[in-house]
Amino acid sequence: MAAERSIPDSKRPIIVWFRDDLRLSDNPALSAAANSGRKIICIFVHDEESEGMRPLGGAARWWLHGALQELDDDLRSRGGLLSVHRGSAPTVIPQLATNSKAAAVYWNRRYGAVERRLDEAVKAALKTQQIEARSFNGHLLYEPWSIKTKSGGPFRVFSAFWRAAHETGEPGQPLSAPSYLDLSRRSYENESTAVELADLALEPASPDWAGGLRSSWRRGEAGAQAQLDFFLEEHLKEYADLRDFPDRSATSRLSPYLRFGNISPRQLWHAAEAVANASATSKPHRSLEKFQSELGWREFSYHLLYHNPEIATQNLQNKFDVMPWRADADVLRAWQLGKTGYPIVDAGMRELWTTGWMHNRVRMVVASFLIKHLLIDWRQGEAWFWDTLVDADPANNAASWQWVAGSGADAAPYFRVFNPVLQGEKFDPDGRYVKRWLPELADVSPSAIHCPWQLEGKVGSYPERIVEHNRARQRALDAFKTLG
DNA sequence: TTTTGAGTTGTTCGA
DNA sequence: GTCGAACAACTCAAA
Repeated sequence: MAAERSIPDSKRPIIVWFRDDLRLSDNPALSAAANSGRKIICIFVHDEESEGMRPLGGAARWWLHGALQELDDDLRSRGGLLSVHRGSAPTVIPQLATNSKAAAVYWNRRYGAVERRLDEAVKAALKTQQIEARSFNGHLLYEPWSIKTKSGGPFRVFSAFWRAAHETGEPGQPLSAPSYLDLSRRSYENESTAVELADLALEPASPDWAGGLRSSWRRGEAGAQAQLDFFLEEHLKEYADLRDFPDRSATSRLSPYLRFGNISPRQLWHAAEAVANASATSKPHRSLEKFQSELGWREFSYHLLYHNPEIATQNLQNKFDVMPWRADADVLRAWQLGKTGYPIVDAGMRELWTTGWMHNRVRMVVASFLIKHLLIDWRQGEAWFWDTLVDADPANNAASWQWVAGSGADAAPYFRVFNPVLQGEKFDPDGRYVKRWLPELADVSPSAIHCPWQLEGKVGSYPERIVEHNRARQRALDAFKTLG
């Protein structure tokens, strides 16, 4: 106490604790700190120690490294730096706050159960030291608890949720990056928890499997803005019509930026609206609505996560607990490696492995294939995506896998079994997407590209089908029927 | 409390 | 080739 009072209160700094909000613009915690007129200490805590924390997957760790590096660069260009720490947040944060004589700690909220519990613990610890703790919403358009049914409960149907969300009003305008930041230069290297970013070993060393990721992505806030500008300029207009075709890059490709908060949903919402409203035709408005409803699905996933903390491991519909899943490591491995013998599935899995990302339409096809054709537990798919996706998100990933399995909210009906040949023919008609990822099929004609087993003889090294569609489909229907 | 309309993304079969 | 029905009822959300 005495130490804290030995300097004038107005000289005490504010700590901004960065988490899934690795950006300077539309960052409410940072803006509030800037408006306070106090010196700002920017920190990041890599916490894999706290009870229940799910370790990030490999691709997400790779993204995190780049995003932290970029944030540090941005802060240094404004005279500060990012102080990086390792340890349990409820230990690290209060200790750092005390040692730096901070008046307050600000952060933007997280919504997973473990994260919320940690943040509560940090808040409680700070309170006992009379240090202010304030949290903000920088991650979502609507707070998950603010959207309620007429009877006060959470929603379990998307369209009703999204209608109700709209009725609470338009999402708020994004904040500009603070024009002036009085940043601390201290790196707190004398703290036992302080580390260099490299010490976190977030990037792979040997083997270095991240080459494909590096050539696919520019991590961080500037990369996010560039990708947003490109998307709005080139693809928003046709988004509704072309987003389902994986060989057109007509999706936004903003998911990893959203995951780590290199950009915020408010920024996307309003930037898209501005571009659509500036356009003369009405076509963009259909696309605008479609794009905004995709942000709506992200909101809905967080709504589900908030109200169902175990969404990544527990069936939302518990009748699925008795589902007769098959445990077949070889078949799972074939799916993971893109060796199922179905080109659209294998192309997707190899795009994922190479770039850390997969087109949305293809995600549905490969997920349906794992769950229904192979009858493998959706959690196995969720875990693989968690490890390999740069956008692996605690809400979206789990909610989407449950949606495909049928065990989730507003889920796909049991009889919806994607036919990988039809899906390929419909959404990749000339096979350009498939050929990009499966060079062994380069010479196959468009008419056979999605069913190469019909060709005379074996096609190079391309594998045989691991299941036959009609048989697998019937097996899935029978299995799902047992759930009653 | 009961009723009613609705529910992201599909496939197959038979006319 | 195209079109509508069947696929199974169930749960949700609001009136």
